[in-house]
Amino acid sequence: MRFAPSPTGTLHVGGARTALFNWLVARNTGGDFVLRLEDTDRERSTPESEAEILRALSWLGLDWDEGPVRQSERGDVHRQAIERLREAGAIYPAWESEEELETQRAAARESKQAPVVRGRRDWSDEDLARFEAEGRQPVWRFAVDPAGETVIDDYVRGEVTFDHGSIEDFVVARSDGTATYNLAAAVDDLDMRISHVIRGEDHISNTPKQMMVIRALGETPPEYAHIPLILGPDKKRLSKRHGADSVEDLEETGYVRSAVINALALLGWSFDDKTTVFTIDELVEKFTMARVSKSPAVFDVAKLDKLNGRHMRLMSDEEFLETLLGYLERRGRLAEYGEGAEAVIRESVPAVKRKLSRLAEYDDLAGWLFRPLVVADEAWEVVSKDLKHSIQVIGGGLGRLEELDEFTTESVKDALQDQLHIMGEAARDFLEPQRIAITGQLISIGIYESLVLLGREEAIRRYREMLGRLAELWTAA
RNA sequence: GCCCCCAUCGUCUAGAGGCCUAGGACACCGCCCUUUCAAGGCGGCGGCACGGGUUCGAAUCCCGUUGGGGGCACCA
Repeated sequence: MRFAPSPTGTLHVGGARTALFNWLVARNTGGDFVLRLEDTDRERSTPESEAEILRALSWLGLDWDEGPVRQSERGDVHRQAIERLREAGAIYPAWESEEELETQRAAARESKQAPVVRGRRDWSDEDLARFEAEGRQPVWRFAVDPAGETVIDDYVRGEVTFDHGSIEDFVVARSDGTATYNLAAAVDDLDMRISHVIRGEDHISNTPKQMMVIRALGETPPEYAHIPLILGPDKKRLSKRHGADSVEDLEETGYVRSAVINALALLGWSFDDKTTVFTIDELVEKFTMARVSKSPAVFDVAKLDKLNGRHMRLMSDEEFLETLLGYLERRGRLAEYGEGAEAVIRESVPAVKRKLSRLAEYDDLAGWLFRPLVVADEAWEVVSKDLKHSIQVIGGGLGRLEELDEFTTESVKDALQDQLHIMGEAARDFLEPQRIAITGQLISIGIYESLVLLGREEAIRRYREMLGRLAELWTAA
């Protein structure tokens, strides 16, 4: 099994899914998962991209048994293969200029034929001498037999037949002698003894070319599986424009690795007609290529959100805390929250775990704990709409909290509930202002938990602060 | 233009001739629970692209149409 991305960008959802399928099959069958960077395009490949891909795979926990192997460092192997192909007469030098190739393709298009290029092989000695004098270097093309055909016995698609008439004499070696992708990929798969190639469907038309190369070398091609592509909401192939589609973005947004893997696995694969939540171990155990679908899938972030919540709730408090702290640390939140935040965060875990769907939301739900009271505009609007009522209700709450000896979730709850009944208030009308008084927000973790987390002293201080502001407005009016 | 692939609710999918008046999940809409928002529970809306065959019987097989995707470089 191998995953062979080209380091020309971020690892996006599609690539990650390909890596995952390879990894799952390897782990499930005891095969080796090989990581190979296809960086023969020196223009577009960057070390940053390479590092990003490695980081993303590590974060996902898709560990490799071999590699990372850089294709660019395997020039010797490729050169040797080209030499062997030349000896076997499978490739030939092509001297056509770019304009000549363009003319050939345009002519084919014109006559409704496949736009294939076949180089001339009958140059005269004078021509060759002239090319040499001009310093022209040929590319080497694979001599495709136009009468033949190549059949891929694909794991997910069944038999796919390619007529050689529509496959051009593809370039195998550039004029500077370096290998092109189709040569390098084929030779590397062979040389690294790759048994199964699982890759995106976008590669399927390269496959016959690579099979031809391998066969011309006298060897047998590996097994192939071409998995359907992942599309964006516009049904177009996923690309940068689609927003949070790189694994790194997902991590930043606060998705958890097991949820991302679960969501990825469900794109083009299913176990049965019911199960949608899988742990990574379950996936390793249950995943089979036989159940991979053939049609492309649109990536739906909403589903990831839901799955993410479920996976977080599946974690033990300890595990969740660790994940949360790691996340807040990386995002720089921990430092922002200041001294002692860790202990408060630890205590907030039970209250927060059941409300969170993305780790980034932690700050919305509980971030106010670590900042002075800032009343959001929407919250102020709610509380100032009926000033008299707000003052009564917040004052009522304050009175009860002040006389509490014990400040626990239960005691706070009992006291406020009791007060609520005494005042004959609807729960919502009574509790909403309490929340605003201490958090300044409309949304937060549970009110009772919030009060306890804040601590009696600070909670009461905030109640008074809020009452003060309201009273000021009251007298002004 | 040429080659390849795909086609079940808005989305991801189950379905390998009768088990399908098509099942699940997400989204959406109600209701319940409830301290707001969530989470959870219950219910609803919603689909076999179309046309021909084959068959006693087709979402399932065949052909065509339409639609969608991918590929067609001295990129990978």
